[in-house]
Amino acid sequence: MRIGELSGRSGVSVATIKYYLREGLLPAGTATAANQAVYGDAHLRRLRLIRALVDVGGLSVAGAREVLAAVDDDDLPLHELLGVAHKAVTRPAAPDSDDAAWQAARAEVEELVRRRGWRVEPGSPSLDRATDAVRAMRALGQEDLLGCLSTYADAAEQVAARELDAVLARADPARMVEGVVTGTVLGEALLTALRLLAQQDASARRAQS
Amino acid sequence: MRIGELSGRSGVSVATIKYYLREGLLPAGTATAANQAVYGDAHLRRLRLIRALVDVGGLSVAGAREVLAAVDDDDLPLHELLGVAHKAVTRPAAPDSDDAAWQAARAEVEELVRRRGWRVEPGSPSLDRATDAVRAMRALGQEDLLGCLSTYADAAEQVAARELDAVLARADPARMVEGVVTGTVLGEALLTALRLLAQQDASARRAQS
DNA sequence: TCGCATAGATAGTTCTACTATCCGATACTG
DNA sequence: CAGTATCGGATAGTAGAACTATCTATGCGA
Repeated sequence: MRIGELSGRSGVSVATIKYYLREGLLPAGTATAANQAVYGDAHLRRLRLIRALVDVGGLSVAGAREVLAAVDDDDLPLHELLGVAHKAVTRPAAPDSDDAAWQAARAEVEELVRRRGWRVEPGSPSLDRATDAVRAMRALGQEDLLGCLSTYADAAEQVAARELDAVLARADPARMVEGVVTGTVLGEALLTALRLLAQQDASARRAQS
Repeated sequence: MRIGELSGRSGVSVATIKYYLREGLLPAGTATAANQAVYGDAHLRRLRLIRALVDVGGLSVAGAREVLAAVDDDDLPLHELLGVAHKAVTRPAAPDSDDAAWQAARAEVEELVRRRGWRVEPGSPSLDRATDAVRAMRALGQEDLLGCLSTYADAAEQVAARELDAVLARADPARMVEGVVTGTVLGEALLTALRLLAQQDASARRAQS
């Protein structure tokens, strides 16, 4: 198929496909002439994956590129692929991530991790983002919300265990790789949407009674 | 205090404070002369809240403005404030949210909501975003990840119930309002960070054994 | 053969979140 | 009380992200 058909079948404009090609998110088609190339099903699937990561998962184009590069790297262990996916879904650091209040919040997060026995890389960006959130709650005088911390941790543990099981249940290693990425990115979108729905329900119940 | 001190104490540049004033995120100080105004503690707290929403919660400035307007509206019921906060943390719709596959995914989400007995507004954007995620998983051939759906729903339910309880436990209505907003926005940041940490742990355990 | 599609390059657009500059007025400093 | 710094308010400019449009040679299909 040529670029026009790829565009039609994926719903992505030709100009945008060219942009993704330039940016290295989509591999080039196989050239048949100086200004002709054909694309296959793999390109169509890749394009759908890109749109899912960007539109549903909220990844930046740069983040999606890194994830896709990791997916394409056959030598990369699953565990490291997970790290790449995590980095891509994680928002950049808050600007003031270094003062005393932040260090205190960081100690609190590390204590939680230690108590749970979670094996976590000390430099993980997720540790930093959790710290940002704890610090912000304290800075805003909302420390009582930290009473939810263990509920969050329980939920995170259950969800993560279930997700890992689902992905590792797959026979084909290539499908495991896809599963790690889609599970991380789309799973986050799904879980946060469901949390809001459940909040809506809880709020409706409390208001009524 | 004048704008320079407000800037120094909040860590936000004078230019940015002026920008927030223009954008209506921060109320004007009380003028003492044609070109002088003083700001109080409320301004400092508001500024910290803005930075938490934007930097930690990832809200856009426009989203933060809407949330803050809702916070300032004393007549707005808590339940509706929650809706405003939800809208602000929810990313815009995926561009192709309307085809047959999307309708099928939507039915699936509605079935889940029905089975759980969740009381949800039919037009809630969270329903749409959950649908986007389910649709994307199916479109990518990752339907087995939907096996995690009930785990997600369980987790969402537990977390939401705990959050609502924490907020409603407050005596002061004004603090409830703050709690709804910070709980929704910062809670999301915290939960997603913890999920990634738990995934890291689960992955480390599986790899080792 | 003629008109439309294509590859590749380059330039332009839109939006967001700031950042910088300017002006006239006011406040501190010695 | 002169001089300098800071202020509020207005306006304009900037940087980055994610496209989008245009251009120039080709090629391809009827």
